[in-house]
Amino acid sequence: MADTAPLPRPVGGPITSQLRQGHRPDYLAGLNDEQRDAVLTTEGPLLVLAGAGTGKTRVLTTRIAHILNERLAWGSQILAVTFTNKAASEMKKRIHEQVPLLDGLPWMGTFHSISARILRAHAELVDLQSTFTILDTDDQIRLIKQLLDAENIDEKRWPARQFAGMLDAWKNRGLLPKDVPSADSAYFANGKGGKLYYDYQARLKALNATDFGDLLLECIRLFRENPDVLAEYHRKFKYMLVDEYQDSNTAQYLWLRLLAQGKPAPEANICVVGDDDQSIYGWRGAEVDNILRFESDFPGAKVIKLERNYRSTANILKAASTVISHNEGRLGKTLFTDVAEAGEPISFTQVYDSEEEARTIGEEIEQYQRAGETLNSMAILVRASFQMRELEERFITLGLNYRVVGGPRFYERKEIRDALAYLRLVAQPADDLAFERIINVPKRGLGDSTVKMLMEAARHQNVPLLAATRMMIETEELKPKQRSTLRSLVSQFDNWAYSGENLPPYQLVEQILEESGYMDMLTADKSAESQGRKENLKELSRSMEDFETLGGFLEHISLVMDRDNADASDAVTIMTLHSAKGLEFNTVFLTGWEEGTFPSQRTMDESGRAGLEEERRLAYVGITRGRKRVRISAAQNRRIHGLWQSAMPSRFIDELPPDAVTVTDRGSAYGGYGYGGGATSRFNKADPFESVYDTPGWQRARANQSTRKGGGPLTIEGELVARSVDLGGQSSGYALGDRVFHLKFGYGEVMSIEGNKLTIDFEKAGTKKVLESFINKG
DNA sequence: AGATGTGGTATTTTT
DNA sequence: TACCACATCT
Repeated sequence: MADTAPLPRPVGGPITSQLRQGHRPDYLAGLNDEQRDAVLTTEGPLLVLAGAGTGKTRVLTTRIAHILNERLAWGSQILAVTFTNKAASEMKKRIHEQVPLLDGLPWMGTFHSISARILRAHAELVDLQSTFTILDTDDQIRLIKQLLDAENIDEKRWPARQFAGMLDAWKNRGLLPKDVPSADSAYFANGKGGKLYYDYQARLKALNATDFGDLLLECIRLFRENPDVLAEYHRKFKYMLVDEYQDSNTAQYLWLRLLAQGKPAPEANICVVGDDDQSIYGWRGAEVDNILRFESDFPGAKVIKLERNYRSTANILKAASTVISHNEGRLGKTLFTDVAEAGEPISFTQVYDSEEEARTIGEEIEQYQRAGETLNSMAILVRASFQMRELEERFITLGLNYRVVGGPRFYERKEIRDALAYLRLVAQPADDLAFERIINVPKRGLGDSTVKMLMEAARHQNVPLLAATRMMIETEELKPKQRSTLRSLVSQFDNWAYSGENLPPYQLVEQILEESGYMDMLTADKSAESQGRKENLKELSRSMEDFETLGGFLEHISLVMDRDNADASDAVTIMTLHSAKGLEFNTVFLTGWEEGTFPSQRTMDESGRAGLEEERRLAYVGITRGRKRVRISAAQNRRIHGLWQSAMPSRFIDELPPDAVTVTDRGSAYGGYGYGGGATSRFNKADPFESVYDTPGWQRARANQSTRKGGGPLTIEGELVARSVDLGGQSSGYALGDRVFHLKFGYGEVMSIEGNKLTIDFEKAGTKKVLESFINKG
């Protein structure tokens, strides 16, 4: 292959001639010593530990540019792997800016997209056809449901979602069906877990499909079972780069190790970049250990730490560093900045409830806006998406322009998935999952019984559903009405298949949506969303204009679920901490810093100390998103799943350095929280609410708080103690018929009691279920 | 086959 | 509380 042809010697050109004369090429000019070292150390294993805002992406792209400019490799001999598509496209963009002329494009993409590319080239070696489809979670769940049904497993007791989660975890760990630990296998559906995995894989093969996990697993299997294929890639990839290495899971690690084995480990030209302090995907199978043990995996690896931060003020860096220093098992980096000014202190505000939190943030945003800052420069980062709604509602009231990042993704919307199912079926008549999805969308009078019949036929004939349908319409088994409906549907698909070969994809989708009656269905739908759905479908067609073939488009969307949100308007961003990684804003609001919400109770319950440390890394990520200003808030009361819950401020607040933080007073009505700071944490005080609160509401709240079991949650010597506001098994202090008072709902009468939850008939608010800790005797 | 009612369940998310 | 998935009814 062309890739292995001898490389030409560097032949002048402005950059290389500069090098030979001892000048630095332009692209090295703006780098600091460590960054330059990372760029120039091209040979041998290299671990770059890059703290937040230390120019990590710049190092990666410059490194690639350097390899190319020095003619150390052809473009196509470089493999650059990222975790997300966004990171991959960012890298591509920057490379093109730095190196306008490329001899073959480097392989830049996510683990999954690169795996898919490799698998398509050798599909037959792993029992697939090169046209295999990639199932997403939705398809996966439906497939599992069918399997559970076939096994007579009660889906209520053993939800398909749960099994999907187990599958995912197994695949993340690189486990094939035969490798699944018996304990894991035994756990699901009375020991059927392992068998289901086998069945599932068999179904995938029958559908000529893979799921996301398989892209990696099958690739690993391909390499292991076909050393000649692996050797081909060893020859091909001379330099490997991996971004966000701390996010890699075991399967990705195995994949990478196989590819890096072309040379003995101490000589492998593999460069991984990451930050153990920003590892926040442990719950999804990421193994921080991968980065922690890189040096032992690749003996002689050089380690370069990037600690000079170009993003945030000294106060922000100090806060971030102090918080993260509470974690153990770090590789140890400390961010610093050259900027002399400390900048604004971090602010911490305690508010009464989430509504006030939203109101406060809204006011502050408007204030900053009046002072000339753009909305684009501000972001609100939440721990979980349920926290977003109240913010949105407030901003709508204020007429404040906002944008939510994350939410339901474009390609996951129902109408888009329906349209894609049509397209998939045209491209891949064997795609049964797509067939099942659209057979009765729009409604055609083809219900369960008809579909069941078709499925039976397909199973007996051992053909895909669409093929079975072709057979069935020639028989008398179906009712005449269904038969004729199916006959015309099949002929429509024949038409579309023809169009597929003769029309550009974007026209094909328009034709399908018209002729299938999908558009008419939306037109007839009077609900508020239908107009938006139509627009989304138009947007889909528009996004297809860039693709020449249907196959190319489908490959793109199955791997790239991101949408390019090129929203030009000025708007505040609302998003989760997770999706904020890699971004930066002048002003960052961090909301919901309450025990239970952040750190999340569930994470701590499920993963204990490790979970808490991951939450703390999330705090670190959040704080380091801010360039100039970080504003943290905590609400005393928050409604979760319809129940009011009260909470203590997050322990992370206590971990902030007091001299870099100011506590903002929300005025006399609510008072400041009385931030103790340092050693004299409020958690050590007998009554954490001893400061002055003079409203009746606060007095009642305090009365409640101080009567709580154990006087409030505590941390005992490294051991996590549940901080639930739940009173647990403690018997209720109330009896049926008691007259009670609730802060929010006023007076009422106790109707029923279940543990610490009371159902109360309020005089004004009607019947509500509330937590005992929120009411007082009336 | 399709519409309406009910109960169970609620993070983080990329591929 | 609010949604979604299923079950029952028509």
